[in-house]
Amino acid sequence: MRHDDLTQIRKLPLFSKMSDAHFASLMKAALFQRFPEQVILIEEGHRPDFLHVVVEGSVELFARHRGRETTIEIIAPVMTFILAAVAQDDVYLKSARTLTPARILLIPAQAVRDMIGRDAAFAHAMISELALRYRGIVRALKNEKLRSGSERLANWILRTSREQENSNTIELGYEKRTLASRLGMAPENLSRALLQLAKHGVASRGRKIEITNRKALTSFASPDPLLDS
Amino acid sequence: MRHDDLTQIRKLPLFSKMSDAHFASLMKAALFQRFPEQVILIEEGHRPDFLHVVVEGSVELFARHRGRETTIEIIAPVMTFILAAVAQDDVYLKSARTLTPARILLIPAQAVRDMIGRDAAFAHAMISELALRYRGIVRALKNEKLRSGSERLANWILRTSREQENSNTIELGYEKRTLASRLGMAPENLSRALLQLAKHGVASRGRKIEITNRKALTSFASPDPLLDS
DNA sequence: GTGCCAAACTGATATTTGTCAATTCAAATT
DNA sequence: AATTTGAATTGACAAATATCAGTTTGGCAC
Repeated sequence: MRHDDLTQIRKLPLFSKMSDAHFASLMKAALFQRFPEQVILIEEGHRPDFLHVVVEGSVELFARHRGRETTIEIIAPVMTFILAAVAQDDVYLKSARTLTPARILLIPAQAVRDMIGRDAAFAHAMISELALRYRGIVRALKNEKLRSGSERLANWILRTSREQENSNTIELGYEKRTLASRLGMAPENLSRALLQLAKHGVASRGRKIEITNRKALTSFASPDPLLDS
Repeated sequence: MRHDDLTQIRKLPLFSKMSDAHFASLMKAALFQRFPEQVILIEEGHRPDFLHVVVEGSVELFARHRGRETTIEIIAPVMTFILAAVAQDDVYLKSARTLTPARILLIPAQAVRDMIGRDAAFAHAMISELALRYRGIVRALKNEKLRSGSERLANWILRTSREQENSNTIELGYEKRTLASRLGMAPENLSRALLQLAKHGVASRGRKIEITNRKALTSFASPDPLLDS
């Protein structure tokens, strides 16, 4: 693990306020691992052993039920995941797999729970992080229930562009089918939705999606801070 | 406010572990109010003033977007709501209205946030509560993305029955349209879904829903602890 | 470059879900 | 008991989404 990685992890809201000694103790207990792409990191229904921190690469959180599968979210560096299961010491509700080769820090779940009792600043950061995540999922649920597939796609494009300094070109870091699942639609319908968005300022070639008319796209998408992050 | 109400609130996981003095201080700052039915308690986009605790009656949490409206959850006594917005001191993502006449305790948001720093047991209870709620919404999202409308209805019937000591008769405490919105479907489709479930051990007359063949219903519903609470 | 393979796209069709209109029903009031 | 009123239901239809099959495309190995 590089020194630079450690600095970035330390800067995460979850860890930034705790004492140096406590942070060092967590890191000492942690494992740092590399994984190839398409490796299952977590299986829903299992008990949590580690809090995961993606340092490099991307991770898909998904769930299965009766042969169907859906993507819940896609985790980009540097970010923790499955915090709630660790906090509650209860089974995972989501599975996780790497979408790309990834470097991941594994902090023993028990160490995290112990730290809640030892470091008040960490406990407060946990509250803040869980509340933030809760609100993220509420937005995702509203997005799912209140918008059509093409609307979700349009807003996803705008948000992703924003996350990349408002670049008009988005390079998809994974397969389109994964995006389709994330957006709650069949891969075929993602194709058609992209075709439909051509009328609203979006061009798509291969893994590149380009915003050609941001005003038109925004008008079609109706972004809303209460639905989009 | 009755003494009995106070006892019940004190027993909530969120408040049960904190010191008597701190609990008393929260309650002293709180207001207790009665509301008629169909009163808007909270509007999405506003800043949180109070943590709400439903003591009697039921409250619908819903959200709007571009003329559409959907129910997120229905809160029954005794339960808190909009905890995450209070914790983060950020705008509500949901609106709330009473479905029945209700008695509600209003705890000033600032007092709740202050208490996090003063009472470690309360801070820990907040972590636990937020993690639990987070997992609840993840289940709701999975339920929405992985099941059809009738499947959601079938599982809702089973879960509600379980919450009422496995009674085979469920008395709906609110309008069917509210249930339809909660289940993410049009009221007309709820009617049709109920008709369809007649083939799977469900009878429905007015506001009563009866399970006539639990085995058949369970087989159709495929309940799953990773999707249903 | 050529060939190969999986992913993506396209068209046809089925299924699910939503919408609109008309009717029935049920609860509440008089 | 009759009346009233809004909710619920039903039927017809429209729109959205899923599924299946066949075709094209883009990236990768050789």
